[in-house]
Amino acid sequence: MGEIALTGVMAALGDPIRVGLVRVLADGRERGWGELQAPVAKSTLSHHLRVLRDAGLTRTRQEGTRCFVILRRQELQARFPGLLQAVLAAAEDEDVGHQVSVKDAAQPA
Amino acid sequence: MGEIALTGVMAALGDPIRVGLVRVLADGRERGWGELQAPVAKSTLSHHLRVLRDAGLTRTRQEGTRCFVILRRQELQARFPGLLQAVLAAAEDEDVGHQVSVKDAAQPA
DNA sequence: TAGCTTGTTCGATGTTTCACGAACATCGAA
DNA sequence: TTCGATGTTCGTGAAACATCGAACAAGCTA
Repeated sequence: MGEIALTGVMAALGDPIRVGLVRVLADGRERGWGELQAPVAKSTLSHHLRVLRDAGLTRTRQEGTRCFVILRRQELQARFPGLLQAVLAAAEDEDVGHQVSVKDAAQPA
Repeated sequence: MGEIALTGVMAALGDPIRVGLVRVLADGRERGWGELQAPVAKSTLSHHLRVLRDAGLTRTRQEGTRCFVILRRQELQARFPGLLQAVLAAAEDEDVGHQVSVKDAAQPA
């Protein structure tokens, strides 16, 4: 299940919203669906989150009626050394996915 | 014109054939269209080559009726440090784009 | 000039992706 | 049990994508 295919990952990262999602999750913290703020309908957000999960970029945990996502940093790093950093750096630089953010929730500053 | 956008690059690399093309070009050598061997019609190959060019991954040079492609390694490295290596390494590992190759042509060995 | 080679462009087609709203399933709370 | 919150799934439509074959344009070559 640790299947993470290159083209799948690349394709998943080919969409600004998903890159934004990855950026938001880049701090390694687990986030609840509800915290994720993106300019799309919830069904669409669900879709993007599913694409990320299917591509192996994230992992999902369900707790009661709520879901949580987390970036699979370690696995990613193991399989594609340096890729995540490169993507994140470039995304910062171009401000790709800036439209995605986290709702203030236990934001420690 | 040096515009190389992250999502464009990622999307371009989301197709096995194009990854194969990049692998073949990875040695930094310039190649003629005709040398490129891929299991698609020539119009399709033309299309993929255009996508790569538009994404900023390659550069094309025309000489008479013949065309040559070359990977923009340096620019890529400058804009996305480490990304190309990561992708190439993963592609080798998974053997993505193995269906693409170079016809023996002035192959010095 | 005629013909061959090389690559591009042009539909046509089928698949996939992105997006939305609506309906549905679940869980916890009142 | 009834309600509200949270996600998922479904049906749909528009746009993008991958492919192909055919037609076309441009250079060499005979």
